[in-house]
This record gives sequence, structure tokens and C-alpha cells, in this order.
Amino acid sequence: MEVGTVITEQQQRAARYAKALGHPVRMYVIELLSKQSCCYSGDISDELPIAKSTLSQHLKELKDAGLIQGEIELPRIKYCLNRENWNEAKLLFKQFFDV
Amino acid sequence: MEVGTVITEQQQRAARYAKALGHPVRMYVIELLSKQSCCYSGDISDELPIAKSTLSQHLKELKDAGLIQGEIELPRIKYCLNRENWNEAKLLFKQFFDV
DNA sequence: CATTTAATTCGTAGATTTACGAACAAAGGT
DNA sequence: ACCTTTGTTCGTAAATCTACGAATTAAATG
Repeated sequence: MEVGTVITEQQQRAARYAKALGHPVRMYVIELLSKQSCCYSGDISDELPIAKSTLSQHLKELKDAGLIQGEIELPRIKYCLNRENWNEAKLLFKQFFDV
Repeated sequence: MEVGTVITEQQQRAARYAKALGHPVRMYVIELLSKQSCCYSGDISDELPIAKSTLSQHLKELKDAGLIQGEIELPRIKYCLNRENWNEAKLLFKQFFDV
């Protein structure tokens, strides 16, 4: 029996988003991006006491989960929420908590 | 500089809940419990194709995160949502997504 | 063409997660 | 007393996560 036959696609997607949000730094980044539309890696790096490379990894995780996207704006990279997926996450969590 | 001086208490708590929800099995369990008030470990074990010990670990994580609580009802254990923390999580995520 | 800037990728180490089966615990039934 | 039922805990292995500094990339600038 496959796990995927019992656990719905929605549950799996919600879990994927939850996992991406499951670290204080990533929660901070997403909340920042949901307030102001975009920001640069350096802006975050200035605020948080972690190595740039560590931040980069967290950003990559958020990107892999589909919650953010980066746009090259040399010499920097502008990060924004991926609105489409953000809305999906929002909906999934709304349904999840309201059931 | 401490991470805790930049990242709010709320963000850290939200991240903690998100992390607990960041696995399909745990998402499934919580959704089950939010629909029907309580259930037994065996009920879940019958549905999901994972070892009982694995399920037990997931339940422990949810318990440690404060999302569920177990009540002994021998020979079984009745698991229910921890309503207080569930409501907190609900609120945190609501605020998080609505910002 | 070398330098500077901004950020990623690489290499690595330690911690945590996920999973399983075997062993164990606790109470009720035989 | 022993067996059954229901779950947990233990031991273990593989995978993933978190973090850092060093090395690298890529384009603009001097």
C-alpha cells in the first residue's frame, strides 16, 4: 500500500509548504516578503546574524518549495513571493484550519 | 547578535508548528483529528502503510509540538487535538497569511 | 583586463529526521 | 500465572537539515 493512496494530494502539498515554513529564518523571510513585496538577499543578510551562505540555502529551500522566486537585477537578486503558490498555500492552510 | 533578537517570538512559534505539520503523515493525522475530535493510534495505523513505531514517532512529534494530547483509555490511547495550542496555531497562521 | 560587488555553490561536519523491526510495558481476559 | 491487545521505546541505518568558511560565478566598473 502506498502512502500516496491514503494521504491526499492536498495534504502532501500542504505538508510541503509547512516544511518550508518550518524554520524561524524562513518564516522571517516569508513574512518580510508578504509585507513588502520584494527584497534583496543582502537586506536580509544585514538583519540576520547568519552566514550569507546559510541564508542562501534557506532561500533555495523556499524557492524549491515554490514560495519565492528570484529575479536577477544585477549585481543583486530581487526576491519576491511567488504569488500563485503563495495563494495556494494560503488556501490550503485556510481549508486545513477551518475544517 | 542573537537570532532571537531579530526573529519574533511569534515567528518562532509559528515555525515550530509549521515544522510539526511538515510531513504528510502528520498533516493527515491532524486533519483527521480536526474533523473528528479524537481517535486511536490503531485507527490511524490501520489506514496508513507505515510501521506502528514510525507512527508512534510522528505522534510524539505532534505531542512535543503541543498540537495533540493523548489520554489513556486502556488498552488504547485516545488522541485528541490540544485545542488551546491548536487555536494558537490557527491564529498565528491566520495572521501570517493575512499580513 | 583586473577589480569590485552580490550572491551562489562547494566541501564539510554535526545534528536531526525518518524509517523499520525487535523488545518492552501495562492492563485485561482466560 | 499466562496470553492478548495496544502502543511505546530501543537500537540502528540512511537520508536530510543546518551551519560555516572558502571558492566560484557573473556582470559592471575603473
